[in-house]
Amino acid sequence: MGKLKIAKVVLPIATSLEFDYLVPSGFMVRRGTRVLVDFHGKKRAGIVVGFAKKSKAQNIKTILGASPCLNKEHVQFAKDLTRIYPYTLGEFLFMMLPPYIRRVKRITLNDQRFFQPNAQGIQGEKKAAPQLFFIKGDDFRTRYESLRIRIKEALRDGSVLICFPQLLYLEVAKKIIEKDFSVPIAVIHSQMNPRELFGRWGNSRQKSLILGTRVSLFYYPWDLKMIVIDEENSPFYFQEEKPFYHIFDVAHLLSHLKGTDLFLAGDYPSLHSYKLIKEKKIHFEDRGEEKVNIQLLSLGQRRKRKVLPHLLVELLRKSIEENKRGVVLYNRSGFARVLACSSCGHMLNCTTCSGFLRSTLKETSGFCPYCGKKEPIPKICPQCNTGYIRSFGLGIERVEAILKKNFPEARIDSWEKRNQHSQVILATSKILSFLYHKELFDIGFVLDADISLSRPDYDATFDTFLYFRKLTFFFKDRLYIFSRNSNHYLFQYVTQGWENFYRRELTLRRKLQLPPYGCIAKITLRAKNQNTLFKRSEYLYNRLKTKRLEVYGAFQERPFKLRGKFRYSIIIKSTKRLLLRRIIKEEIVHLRSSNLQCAIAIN
DNA sequence: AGCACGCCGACT
DNA sequence: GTCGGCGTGCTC
Repeated sequence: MGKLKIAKVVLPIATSLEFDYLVPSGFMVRRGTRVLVDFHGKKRAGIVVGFAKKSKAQNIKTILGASPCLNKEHVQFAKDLTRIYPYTLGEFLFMMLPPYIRRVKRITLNDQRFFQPNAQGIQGEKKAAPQLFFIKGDDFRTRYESLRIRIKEALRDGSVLICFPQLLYLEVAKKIIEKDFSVPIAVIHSQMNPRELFGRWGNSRQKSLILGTRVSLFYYPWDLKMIVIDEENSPFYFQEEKPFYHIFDVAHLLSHLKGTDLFLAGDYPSLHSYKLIKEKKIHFEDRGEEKVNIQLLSLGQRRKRKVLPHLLVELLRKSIEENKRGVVLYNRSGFARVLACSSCGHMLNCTTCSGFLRSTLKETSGFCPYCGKKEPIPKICPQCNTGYIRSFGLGIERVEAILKKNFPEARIDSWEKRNQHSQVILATSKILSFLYHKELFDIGFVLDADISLSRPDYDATFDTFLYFRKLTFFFKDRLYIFSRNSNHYLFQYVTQGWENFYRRELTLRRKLQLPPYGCIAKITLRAKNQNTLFKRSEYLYNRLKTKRLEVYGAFQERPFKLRGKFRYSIIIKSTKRLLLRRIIKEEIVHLRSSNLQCAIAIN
């Protein structure tokens, strides 16, 4: 081995520059080693990403300390990520370190416990082409039945990583899995305290079964043999805030880098995955049962006086008489949608968002549905000083109150207060976070179908299909869907075999060149100052326009103001996903400014 | 990312 | 006249 004197070091900052530092003799420094350096007169932690014999920089400083933590494969993984996302090598490498050791002081340098050997494959040796699978099953238990043997096999000579979209699922899944394996199970997510996360990261550096949320992919151990993404269609797998990424891209890169198989699993595939299944790029295993117990109830035009459909009340009466357990679904929190002056019509606003305040029964203050902030409700209108403030519109609590009036004898509870004796339960769509709990009820009633369908978004129909189908897993007898919109094509398909709908949706999307065929990106800029925001949005729009892309915007986001910041979005459409990603990567650099932030979604 | 430097507007 | 916002450049 030739003696290399200079190490190329990256830091978690928005520059693609690699900084040169002298390696003192006696220091164990390789690619992926965490080093302590003097940067800009301050001690900072950096990661070594390469070596050089000489440097162009004039005043090279010396590495002050070194400790093992990542290997050269992690560096390669981060490099792969920088090719598709607008962040730097340093930023990605630091995502692979638990926050506890991202800072200088925390750990004694030269701790050998976290040494990651470079993966077995000898340079130049071809790794087996990784296989892609989709396991379709109604619940995690069913899917796990299919995965268990493969997990066991993979654990014989390495580690397995299973990702879940939500925190709530992790403990449920752990209970199902843990008795089957003797290796330590590490549960990893970003909500736990840094000390604990650091401990679990340290204990899962090899020969482990890791259960985690999307962040756990970045903490993969060197001997990783298998990756599983459960509930693959979940929107929680998108991260739009910096650093934005989609778990499928990250898992796909990692599986190719390591030559490990990637298993997607879920009750229904995403449209992207379905397209790949049809193209035979994903091995498909169907363990779904597909008994669809949905019934559409068509409502006529809105009657002035009735808030809840007469038919709902009748069906509930029957359900209560037969002592069945019913769930009424309406996806609007609180009691009333708006608080307004009965005299001048002025509506109470959140002080930091452009949304209207909602009220609750429990509290005298109102709350903002966007930021959650509580605000006092004045008795008299602050605008005209004469009218009283009253609540208008329907929230889930008002639905509950109305039903209680209709059925004074029945046990009616909110989702949070439900118990064994509840005959009618009121829930919002957050019921879907309980899919893994396998809690069963008899009958469901969906009141918010039209709200869900009317979202101005090309995904609205598909999302609503999934919403209905996922809801059916909660009900033994039937799911009733109320709609004034029963001519919508979704309702022809929602009771049929799932593939009919998927095929129809794919045909439509191919025609319109929408995802998964075309690619759509949305960049949302936000800033406190409306003027600078507008200027910058315009600037970005014009820059994108010159790239021969379909660019739309800038639109005001809803809500326009969120937590004190105004928001504009720009939508970009292109048939070439890679080109679009590259352009976004280039353009985001130009936006660099301390008073402007951006969120990105690419589909 | 920080931090310094340098440019313009709106104030005691 | 200067205080202070923010665009720009640099960090081995």
